[in-house]
Amino acid sequence: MSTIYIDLPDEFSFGHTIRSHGWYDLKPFELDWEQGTLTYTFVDNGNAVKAVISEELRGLRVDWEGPIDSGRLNREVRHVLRLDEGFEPFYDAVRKERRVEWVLEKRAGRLLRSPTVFEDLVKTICTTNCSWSATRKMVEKLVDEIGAMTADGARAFPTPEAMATMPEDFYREVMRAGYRSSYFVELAERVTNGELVPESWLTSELPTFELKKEMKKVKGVGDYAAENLLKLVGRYDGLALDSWLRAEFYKKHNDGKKCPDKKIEKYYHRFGEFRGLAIWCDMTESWFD
DNA sequence: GCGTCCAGGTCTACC
DNA sequence: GGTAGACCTGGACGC
Repeated sequence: MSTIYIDLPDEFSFGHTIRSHGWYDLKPFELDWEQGTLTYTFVDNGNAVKAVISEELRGLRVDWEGPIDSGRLNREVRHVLRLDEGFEPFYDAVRKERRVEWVLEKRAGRLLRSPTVFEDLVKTICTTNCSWSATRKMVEKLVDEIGAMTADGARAFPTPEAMATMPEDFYREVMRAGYRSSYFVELAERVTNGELVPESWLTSELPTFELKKEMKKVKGVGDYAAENLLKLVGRYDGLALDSWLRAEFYKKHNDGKKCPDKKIEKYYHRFGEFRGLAIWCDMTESWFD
């Protein structure tokens, strides 16, 4: 067993970050609600390594068994929990608008993400046009069938190369991805041959609307999926409205009645470049009661 | 048990 | 640029 400790920024809440959205519920993430720990199976040079992340007084503790460079593990944990992203500008906007102020007290706002944009991209496509239980099953099958395995049987998320070796039938018959199956075949091929580099979205200098257009060139990625991905790469100006978010807004701010998306957009408009994060925090406040 | 609806939408064809 | 219809799955619901 190996262990590293990672210093934490002042305005960080481990509990709120790991439960910030549904990713903790999708393999290879695993949340232990009682222990308050997050488990994830990383992959390095084809080796799967399961790590347990917990919070202690001296910082974030990461325990793992298996061959992975500790520097790499450190970087990936920092990325997953967004430890190097500054949230003061968001908190300033919250103070100014006097809405969603609970995030200040809780130090919330960080959205959990995967070590790679590729993984977030595949998972986001799995969230479209289906129930959450279907999303869970699709991701679970994908990971369990073709993800690299640790000595004790835990699975990592498959690499683009692993996904590119699988025929469309696998995605349709085993993963049960339905019409998304051909999208995954095409996506894995484009990434492995270098035509598409999702990781470059993290550091892209394109304006957000241009980057969104790039994301939408991926089959299966529409407005909702692109705006969700934009949030995960650190751009929060899209609301990523889906049926759940709309329903929550109607309940909380519109007496349970439906309203046009424009009304929702107007409500969060004053948060500027952080409006997507503002609506997400506003709608998930009750998760942390 | 069966049919219908719909869920954390998107694509394509057509206008 | 906007819209209609098709697309897969699986759980909830009514009968």
